[in-house]
Amino acid sequence: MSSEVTLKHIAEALGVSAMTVSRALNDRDNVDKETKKRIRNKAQSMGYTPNRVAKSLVSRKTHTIGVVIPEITHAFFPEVVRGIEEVAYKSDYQLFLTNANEQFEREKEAIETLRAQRVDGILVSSSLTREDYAFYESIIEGGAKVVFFDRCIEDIGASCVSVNDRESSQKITEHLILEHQYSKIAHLSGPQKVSIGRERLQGFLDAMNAQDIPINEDWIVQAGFREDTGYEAMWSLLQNNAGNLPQAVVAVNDPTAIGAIDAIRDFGLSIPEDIAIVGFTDDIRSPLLDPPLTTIHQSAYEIGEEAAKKLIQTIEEEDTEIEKIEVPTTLQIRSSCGCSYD
Amino acid sequence: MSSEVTLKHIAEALGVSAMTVSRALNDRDNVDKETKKRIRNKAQSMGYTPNRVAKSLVSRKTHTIGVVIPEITHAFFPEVVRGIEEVAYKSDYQLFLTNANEQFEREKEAIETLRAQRVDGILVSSSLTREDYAFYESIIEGGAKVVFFDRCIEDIGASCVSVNDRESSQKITEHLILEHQYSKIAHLSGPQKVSIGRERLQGFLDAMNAQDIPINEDWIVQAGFREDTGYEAMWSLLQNNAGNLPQAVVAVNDPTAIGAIDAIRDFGLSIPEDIAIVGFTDDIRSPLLDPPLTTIHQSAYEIGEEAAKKLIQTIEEEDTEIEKIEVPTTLQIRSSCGCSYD
DNA sequence: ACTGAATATGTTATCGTTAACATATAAGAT
DNA sequence: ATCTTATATGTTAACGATAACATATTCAGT
Repeated sequence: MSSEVTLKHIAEALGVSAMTVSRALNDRDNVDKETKKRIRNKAQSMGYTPNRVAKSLVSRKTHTIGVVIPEITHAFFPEVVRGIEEVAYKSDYQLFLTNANEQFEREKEAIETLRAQRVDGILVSSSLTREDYAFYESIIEGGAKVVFFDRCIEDIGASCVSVNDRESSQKITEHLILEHQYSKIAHLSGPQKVSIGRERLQGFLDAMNAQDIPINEDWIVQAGFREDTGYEAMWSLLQNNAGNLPQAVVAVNDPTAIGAIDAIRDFGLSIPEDIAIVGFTDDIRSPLLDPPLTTIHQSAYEIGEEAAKKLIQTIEEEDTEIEKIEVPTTLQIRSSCGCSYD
Repeated sequence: MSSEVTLKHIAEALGVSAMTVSRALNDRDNVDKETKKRIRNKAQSMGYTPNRVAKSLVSRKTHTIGVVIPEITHAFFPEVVRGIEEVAYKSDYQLFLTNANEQFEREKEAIETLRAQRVDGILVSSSLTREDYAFYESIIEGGAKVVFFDRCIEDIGASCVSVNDRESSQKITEHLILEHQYSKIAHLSGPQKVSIGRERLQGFLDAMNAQDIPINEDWIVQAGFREDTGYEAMWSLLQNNAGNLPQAVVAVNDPTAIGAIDAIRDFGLSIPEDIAIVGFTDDIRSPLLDPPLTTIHQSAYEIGEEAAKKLIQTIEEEDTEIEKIEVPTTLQIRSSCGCSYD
């Protein structure tokens, strides 16, 4: 990519100094109107494009934001990215997108690279599953501007945008208890190192406790976030509890629920008659499933918007407060929970 | 983002020159082993991150690729991006992602910005209509490395990666004719300004002509690319041809087909008994539809991979050939065409 | 012991832009 | 006519890394 035309070239062509050209093109006022016009015309005709690399070297700002997502195929993250994109575009920031593919090693590398690129800030939805905050602690300590979204790492000095996972999880669990009188409820939980894994489990427990329902530890199984891990977790739950099956399952997210649905079917049971199930996320496929999946609808776009706004604020203003921003959810009732829906 | 530690800092801390530090960290061989070790340890302990901005200024390479997509919500593009990401990651390139939101003005701006960022190359799926080459011609003329994907602009000196739309469209139409003996076939076409709209219509016509089936102009209706436009187009087709309905419909893409299915149902007809329908794209929802949609499966991931490979090759090697790369499609038979499928 | 090569290090200039300071010219005030 | 002040422009250095060239030091070969 070689635009090649530099300030110097323009300066030489017009017999002025590079500085004057710089001033003219940046529309400073202490440049003669005539000269300014001449310079700008020349710049135009020579096809000048300012070199942001050089500019960044001087200003120590790149006007770029790094985005690290753990996954790009399922609809949620692209939608978040769209929200980020929109806000970034309006504030004239460019986006560096990196997909960590659910591997923390890649996430780390991505962030190293982004820092080497001197992005002004980073938006992360972490794939971290181990107890290893050290990496984030050190980069935040080192002055990096970071805002987490959806999958947050808390109490390490960074803001975070997500839905109120705990409350939403409680809400959907209570729907099962109060509307359908289920009391034997299982939970396919996410990794406990990831905030949404913990929060959603907590919400589930809150609902059970609030309704005085005893909790069966055997029915709380660690599933990942994906379809295949959901299938496996559900399958082992069914196997290990053959004599005492739950009436309903709360899955940590929709892909997990989708996998679980297959497992339940393969086990020879029907949904929601034998086992009801609910998810979380409202995946684009969820209304089309058989039966359509009852889930928590979260506005991915809005999460993206809020995260980008907060990050840009953190970049541009001194001493911005560290916040935990919650984007509201809605309960999306369909029929996998036992409700009728069309 | 301030890593702050520079070569100079390390140099001062150790009483050597910055150049020696640079050499040591880049693992050049003419540096004393002991010194190298000392320098590397120090760099590590001081938390040094090389500044790519400065590096780029010297090398005139940024090791970044700009990606411009017209849309990010539709599952297709995120999947393409994943393919690009994977190849870029392996070759150690970073991605600048921009979403033009189907607006050519934004696409242009995005590209200007990417060039100012001095990306090494750009991957574009254009929202541009055919009439307006000039912009791309001039930047390609100016030495920009560009590879188009999916929505291509041809014959302007850039490579292009896409699916063989025309042939694939013919293939799926012929499936309706040869396997199901339909002869009364309608086409919900895409906008004729967009290459895939034109190509797919052509493929449809090719199939009809090859099998000597007369074409009924009333059954060729312009639909957009979206669900809502698909619904409208199908609805008006049904209304306007109430006395003489087609037996089957070829839709320009899956969202259009999804809209059309609703329209057919709302009109009181059943699928595929009264009217069969096929799509193009293989949307993530298509196997879940009722009935599951027969369509053309295009490997978005592979399109991304090929495009990224070609671009990196164009960047790194002199005089790479300009190619039109076609990624094969497969006919994804389900039951909306009248086949049985489970 | 002396030359030539190899090894290890330092110095200077450069990439393109801009901040900070310096200078020249014109216009206004006394 | 001289001194300010404002306006317009130029010069230098810096951002951080590195290529190109320069200089020490060591060591083998004769």
